[in-house]
Amino acid sequence: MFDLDLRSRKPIYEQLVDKLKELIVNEVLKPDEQLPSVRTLAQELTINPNTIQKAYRELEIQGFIYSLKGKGSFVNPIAKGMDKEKISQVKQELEKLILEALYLGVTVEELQAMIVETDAKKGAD
Amino acid sequence: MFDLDLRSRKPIYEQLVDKLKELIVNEVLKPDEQLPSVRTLAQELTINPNTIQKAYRELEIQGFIYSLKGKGSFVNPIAKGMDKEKISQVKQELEKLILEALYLGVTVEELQAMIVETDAKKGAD
DNA sequence: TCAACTGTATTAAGAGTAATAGTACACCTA
DNA sequence: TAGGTGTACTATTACTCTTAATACAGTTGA
Repeated sequence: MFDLDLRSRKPIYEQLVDKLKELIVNEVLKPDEQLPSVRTLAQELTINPNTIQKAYRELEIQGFIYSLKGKGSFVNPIAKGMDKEKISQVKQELEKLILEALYLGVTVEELQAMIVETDAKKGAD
Repeated sequence: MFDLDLRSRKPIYEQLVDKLKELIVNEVLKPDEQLPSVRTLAQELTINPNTIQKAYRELEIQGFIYSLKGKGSFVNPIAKGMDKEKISQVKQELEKLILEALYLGVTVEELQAMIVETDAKKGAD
């Protein structure tokens, strides 16, 4: 479900944060839905509970989830509209990458075609 | 000239490698042109010569430059066509990012507009 | 010839961070 | 009350980047 890359330069907890954000924003995880517990998820992914907790804490700070001691962690219902900063961040990265591609000789048409194709692929979920 | 980000997750030497590749592929650095010496560039950028050397070694391994003991490091003339793997790598990253943007609700039209704008910006060098 | 420049190699130390391990505490619920 | 939850803390391991300090080998030009 999470396909983490343990060898990535991006830390595991950060990969988790991003994945969970995506699931929340796209409402795969519904508002107020309970997330797997720190220990459960750690066992499933065979990583340390502390790493999960670090991700959950980050998500709570950013307002995507809320945690109740003794109960669990849940999707913040307000999180749906929370992706604006993420969008601008992605756009920024995207612009850098587009620029790089253009410098490498990739044409505008080719890039635009990529978008259409990717969009089609997205629908095929 | 190199605008390095010392606080980036990407190591300095790797940033250097990428920058230099770009300069070489786009022939800002001409074939057989001599690169600044390890020590000179280190002084200019106020970083350690070893860091420069690491970048140069990597570039040599990848075939973008060649180094002659006692003489210097030079742009490999064959490096022009060397960017194919880089292109496919960039395309792959691009696709991931596009997909992410689409999931975040960015429209196809918006993305295509970005490309055109970025292309215009590129011309304004 | 030789000083001063090149690249190259090596070792050591410092620093930062991710991840794990282990433990402990507070809270909730059946 | 037992067993689940989140939370907090310390210590340790591991890895990597970066710097530092040398040292050596080759080239070049005065």
